[in-house]
Amino acid sequence: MIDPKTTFDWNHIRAFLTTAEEGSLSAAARQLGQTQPTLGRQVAALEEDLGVMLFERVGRTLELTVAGGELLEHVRAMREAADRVALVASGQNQDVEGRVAITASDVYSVHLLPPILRDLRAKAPRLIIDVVASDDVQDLMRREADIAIRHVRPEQPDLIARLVREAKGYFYASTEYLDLRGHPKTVADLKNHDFIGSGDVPRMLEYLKPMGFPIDLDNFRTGSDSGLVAWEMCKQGFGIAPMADDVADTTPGIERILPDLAPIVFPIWLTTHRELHTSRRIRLVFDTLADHLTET
Amino acid sequence: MIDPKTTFDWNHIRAFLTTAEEGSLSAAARQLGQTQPTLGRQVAALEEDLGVMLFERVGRTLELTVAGGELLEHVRAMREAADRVALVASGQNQDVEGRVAITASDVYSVHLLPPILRDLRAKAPRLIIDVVASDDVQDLMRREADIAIRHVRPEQPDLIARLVREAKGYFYASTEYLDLRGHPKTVADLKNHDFIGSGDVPRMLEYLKPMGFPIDLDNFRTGSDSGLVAWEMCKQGFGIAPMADDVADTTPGIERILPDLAPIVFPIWLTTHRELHTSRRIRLVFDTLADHLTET
DNA sequence: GATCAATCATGCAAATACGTATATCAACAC
DNA sequence: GTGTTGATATACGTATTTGCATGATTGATC
Repeated sequence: MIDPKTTFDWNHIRAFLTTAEEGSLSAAARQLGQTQPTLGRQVAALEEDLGVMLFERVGRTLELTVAGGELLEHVRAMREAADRVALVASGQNQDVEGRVAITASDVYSVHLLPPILRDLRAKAPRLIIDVVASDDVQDLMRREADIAIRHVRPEQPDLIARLVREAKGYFYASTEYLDLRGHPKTVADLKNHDFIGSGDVPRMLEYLKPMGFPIDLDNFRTGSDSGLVAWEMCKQGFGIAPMADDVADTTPGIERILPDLAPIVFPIWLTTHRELHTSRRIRLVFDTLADHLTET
Repeated sequence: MIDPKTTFDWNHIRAFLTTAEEGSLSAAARQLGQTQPTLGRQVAALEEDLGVMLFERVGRTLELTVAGGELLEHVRAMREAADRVALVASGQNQDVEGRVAITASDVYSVHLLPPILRDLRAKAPRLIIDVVASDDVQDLMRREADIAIRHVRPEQPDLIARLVREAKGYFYASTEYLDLRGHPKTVADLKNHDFIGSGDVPRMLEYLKPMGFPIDLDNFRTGSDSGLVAWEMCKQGFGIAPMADDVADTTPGIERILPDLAPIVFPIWLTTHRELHTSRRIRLVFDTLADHLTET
């Protein structure tokens, strides 16, 4: 075999993939931290190498050709393999420096993480911690975070999870609000109160209904997808909101209502990739998080 | 997320892979058509990016670390995806120029292909044809050839195969040899003749035994893994060899022995990848081969 | 041992790829 | 129509990567 086996630049494949997925060279350039001319040249070079038109230049936009579409599936497989390489490489990395991304709900990010991060900074000064304030269970699988603090047990077999604690939630309102609208004495009193929603309100109602709460969607007159914003609204007297007790306890001007009511109990799971758990710096952060969250 | 998501150069992955598989930077450089310093720098850069030692520099040789070994499996998956990309890209390529690799046994490469190649050159002057003289059924799967001429039906579902012809084989010897050792009149006469082996001789004996051939391994006093070399030995009077009739017919100084014996019939299969069959240049070569081989 | 062959590492010049700046174009709003 | 926005393509200086030449080191062989 004489031939210089018709091959291509693997980086150009990545350029093609992100361009196809982002829809434009410019967007792909932003995504990859490169520039539009670079991406343009790389895609053009790939087309040259493969002898296949990948995009149709129509107007100001690029359209994937059918040939490009056929390739896309296999190119994605290549990226998935590359992601796995990055994953197990991170796991093999024994340095206690570099970046670790932790994801937690925004409320926990603000109320629970800071002292832990301070401890971590003392233990490993060269570690850089990213806090991803989000509640998406997929974050770990997409590798947008290395360690997740979640309230559901993750079911993927690739993940390892540790139940660090059972947390308790109660209903709270600001003193200002309660003075104005009255302190509820019984569950039935809640009927005419305002509630503040965040997250999946219908699911929460499903949970509360069997407990005799006389409230429905109409009681949720204010809300936010952000738990932090919802809590702030509660502080400012917009209504009653559920909250973890350890967060509420450190919030001034807030009172627990119906103190005799059984708490809403929910688990705190600490989760990471199985592969990553072999990494020393991931393990350090994981164990530190576990220690602090358990003892609280 | 602030971070420039810790990533790495995909080409460096390929450098690492070939280095690991070839066993040295120099060998990998030869394989990839690059130089040893380049490969060395690329692997070093990858180690830096991943934060993982991949090779142990021990003496004049590199040894894969355990971390490197862990990565290897995923890196291989990446290359397999890349190979698939190359495969379907070739299939999408509609140019009637570029390279097409044909594999056939060395005997067929010499005796059957030349006129076909002449025809192809006339039909598509810009086509470059590589002839891979080999009988390895795996060649197509390893992508060392695009089209294969084989005598067994390929069973992989990824391949498409066309039975172009049933060929006939007989036993031949040079006139010189027959004059010296005598012309056999019956199968029994073969007992004291010399045979020339090539390929899988035991398997051929298995096939001939039920037909009453009184020969065994001891009759094969000369042989070669190359059918072409074996045939040349036959021409030079070393003994009796089986051969396809169309090849033998064009070889001067060669006679068929026991002309009344039933021929050994074997199929000629033309095979290519399913993906490649959509390519115009592959199709052209495939169809031209089929035409010539059928009509012979 | 001394030689030889084959490896990896390093310094420097050349080739290549990249980013900045800019031109061009298409779609949309007013 | 005109202006604006967001896209791709091109020109050119710069930065990076590559290859060549060379040196250093190792392991095998005689």
